[in-house]
Amino acid sequence: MRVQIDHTKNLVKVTGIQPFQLADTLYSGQSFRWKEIENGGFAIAAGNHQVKAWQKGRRLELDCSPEEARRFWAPYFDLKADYAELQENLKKDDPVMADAIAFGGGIRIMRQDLWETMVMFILSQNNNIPRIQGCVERLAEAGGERMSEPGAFTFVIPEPERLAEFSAEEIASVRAGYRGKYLIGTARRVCERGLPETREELLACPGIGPKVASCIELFGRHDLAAFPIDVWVMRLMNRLYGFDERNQKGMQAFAEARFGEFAGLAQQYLFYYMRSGLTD
DNA sequence: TGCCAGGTGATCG
DNA sequence: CGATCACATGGC
Repeated sequence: MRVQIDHTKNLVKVTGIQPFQLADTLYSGQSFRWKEIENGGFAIAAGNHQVKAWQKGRRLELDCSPEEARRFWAPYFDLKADYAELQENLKKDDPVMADAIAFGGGIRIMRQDLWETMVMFILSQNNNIPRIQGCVERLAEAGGERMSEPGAFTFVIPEPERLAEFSAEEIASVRAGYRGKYLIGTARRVCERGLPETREELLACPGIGPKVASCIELFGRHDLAAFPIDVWVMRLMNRLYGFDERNQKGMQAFAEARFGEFAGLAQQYLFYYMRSGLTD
């Protein structure tokens, strides 16, 4: 089935996208720039783009032009990829994964901007999702450019050049706690050396350790092999696959051996399934 | 009040 | 290396 984009009135209707669940994709913690709006919809911001989106059954409705839907949002939600086929391979001989996909098989890995992903996941460490979202919005308000089109979001996440020059007052207004100095330190490093191109360069940024680096690889460069291990994944690997909770090396090796180049997609299904509480 | 939140960095042995 | 602890902020 091919992705099809039709235009009626002020709405773009995207069909041929299954399996896709907008809500599960957003709730799965890949991006922190979205909010719930009327009629079960979502407002979503990415770079200097924003859209309102509703899912009606197997159809996705967007309040943007067909050009914007085709050029930006369909690729952003990775709608072209055949997730059904990926899922068949992941589920093979793995009943745990089959359950996770039965629960959250509509999740797709969004194609997010590298710099914005770095910022969001530096903020994510030892933090909770509502507060991460609040920090991202305050950061945009403190130093971001105005969005070129008005909407639910007014400001873009600041570029590294701007963030590198944040005053003490500006970074304090973000209320990011000790993560504020990581943001500025990473921005300065990016200004001097360019965006990180390897895992090593990611890990050299202040505030980016193994877990955040993996999230950035997975969500910010769409490297589906990256397998972030956080407290939920450790809990899951312990309960569902029998690993010792501290044996991260073993978990990494297991994920690579079993899920290979799509380990990160497997991680998202497992993470979302575990977070749902269904596994208790 | 005290604990927890999609961890990291510094500092031990 | 592997374990331990501080780190800002806010919600429950």
